[in-house]
Amino acid sequence: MERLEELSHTKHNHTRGDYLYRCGDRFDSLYAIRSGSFKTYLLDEDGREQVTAFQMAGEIIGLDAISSDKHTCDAVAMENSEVCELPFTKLESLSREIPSLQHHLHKIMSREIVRDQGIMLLLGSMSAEEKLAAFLLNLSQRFASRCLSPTEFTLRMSRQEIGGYLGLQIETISRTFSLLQQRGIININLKAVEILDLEGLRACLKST
Amino acid sequence: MERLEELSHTKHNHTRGDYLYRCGDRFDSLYAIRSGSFKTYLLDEDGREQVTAFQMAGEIIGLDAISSDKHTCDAVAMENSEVCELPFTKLESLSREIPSLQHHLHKIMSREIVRDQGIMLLLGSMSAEEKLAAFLLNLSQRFASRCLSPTEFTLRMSRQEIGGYLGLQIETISRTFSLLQQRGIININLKAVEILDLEGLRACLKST
DNA sequence: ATATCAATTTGATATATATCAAAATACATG
DNA sequence: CATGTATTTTGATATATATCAAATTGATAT
Repeated sequence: MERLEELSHTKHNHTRGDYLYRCGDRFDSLYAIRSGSFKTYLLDEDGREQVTAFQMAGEIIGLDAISSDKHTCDAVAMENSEVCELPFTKLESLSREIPSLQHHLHKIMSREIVRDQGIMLLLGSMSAEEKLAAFLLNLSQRFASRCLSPTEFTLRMSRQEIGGYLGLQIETISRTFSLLQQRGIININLKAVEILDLEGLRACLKST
Repeated sequence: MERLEELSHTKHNHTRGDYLYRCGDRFDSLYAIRSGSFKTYLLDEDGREQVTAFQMAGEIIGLDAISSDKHTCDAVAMENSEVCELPFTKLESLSREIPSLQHHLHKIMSREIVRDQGIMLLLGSMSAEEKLAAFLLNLSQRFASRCLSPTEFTLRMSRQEIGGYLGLQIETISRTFSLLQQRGIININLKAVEILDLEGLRACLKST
C-alpha cells in the first residue's frame, strides 16, 4: 500500500463548476475523489445532456477513457472537491508487481460495468416514480456507507441534473418529489431531503 | 500470443437457448465468443427483462462478474455458438507477465463501460425512432467490421428482445420498423433486414 | 429593504408510447 | 399436408410523461 503512495502524490483542488476533464481530452490518469463530488455526462447532437454518474468521495473516475486514450465524457465538480491523480501507466506497472492491486483495479472496473447495467435497467424499464425512488435509495445507501445519515441529506445536484440522469424532464422530477411527499414517504425542500419511510420508498420499486 | 493459447484451450459449443451462465453463478472464467451470438439480460422484480447486450463473434462476455465473483446477469445463446473459456485467474497472472496483454484487457473492460454509457444515452434521451435507427446502425457497423454486408443481414433476436434492449414494447418496435419501411429507409420482413438508405437512417439520429 | 435573476413548483394541454384487442403470418408438430 | 401455436403486424384507445405557461420561491446584487 505504501507503493500506492508513489503514484498518488499529486492532489488537485477543484471548485464548483470546474472541469476535471472534458470529452476528447487526452487520457493520462484516473482520479480518486478525496472529497466533494462530481458528475459525468455525455452530450448528444441537440445538446441534451445524459448524466452518466454522480460520483462522491472514495470513487474512481475516468475509466471510460482507457479504451481510446481519450476521455469520452465531461466531468465537472458539483461542489468544492479534492482529487488524487493516478497516472495510469504507473498504475499498470505497479499492478503487474502487486497482484492484489491488479485484482482490485479489475474489480473497480467491473463494478462500474455492473453499475452501468443497473442504470440501463432503470432507464429502460422503470416509471418516473420507480426511477426517483431508486435514485434516492442509491444516495441513501452511499451516504450510509460513508457514515453519514441515510435518511437526511442534501442533494448536490439540481432538478435539471437529476432529470438528465433519470431520463425525465424537470417538471416530472418536481411533481414526483411532491407526490412522494404527499404520501408521507419523504420530506423535501429544495435540496434538503429527509426520508421518512424507507420501507415505503423501497416498496415504490417493487410493484406496478 | 502463444501464451494465450495456454489458457484458451477449452472450447464449448452451445445450441440456441443454452445458458452460458446464469445470474448468481460463481465466476471463474470470461468467455470469448468464437462464433454465433449471445444476449445478456437482467431480470427485475416483475420478471421484465432488460437486455444489456447482444454479443457476437470476437466479443468478450462475463466482465460484470469480476466485481463480486458471481455473475450478475444471464447469458443465453441466440443461435448455435462456440465460445472459448478464459479462466480469469490465469488471465490475471499471464497479464502480469505480458504488459501488452494487461493493457489489452484494460481496454476491453473500458470499452464495455463506454458501450454501456452509450446505451444510457440511448435509453435516457432518444425517441423510439432514434433508438431503432441507432440499433440498426450499430448492427450494420458490427457486421461491416466482420466483413459481412452492412446493409443486408438477419436479425438473430425477436421483436420482444429488441424491445427489452431499447426499453420499448414490441408493438412500438413493429410500428417503427413499418414506418422506416414506408419512408423507404429500410426493407424488413420478419428477421430479414435490408438498409436501403444508410444516410437516411443516420439522419434519423440527428434531429428532433 | 428592493429589484433582479434563476430554480422550483404547479396547472393545463399535447403527444409519444403503452395497453388492449384482433387479424395476419410464420413456424412447428403430428 | 393439416392443424395448432407463437410471432408479428395493425388498429383503437388509454395513459404517463413532455411541453407550454405561469406563479412561487429563493438567492444575489443594488
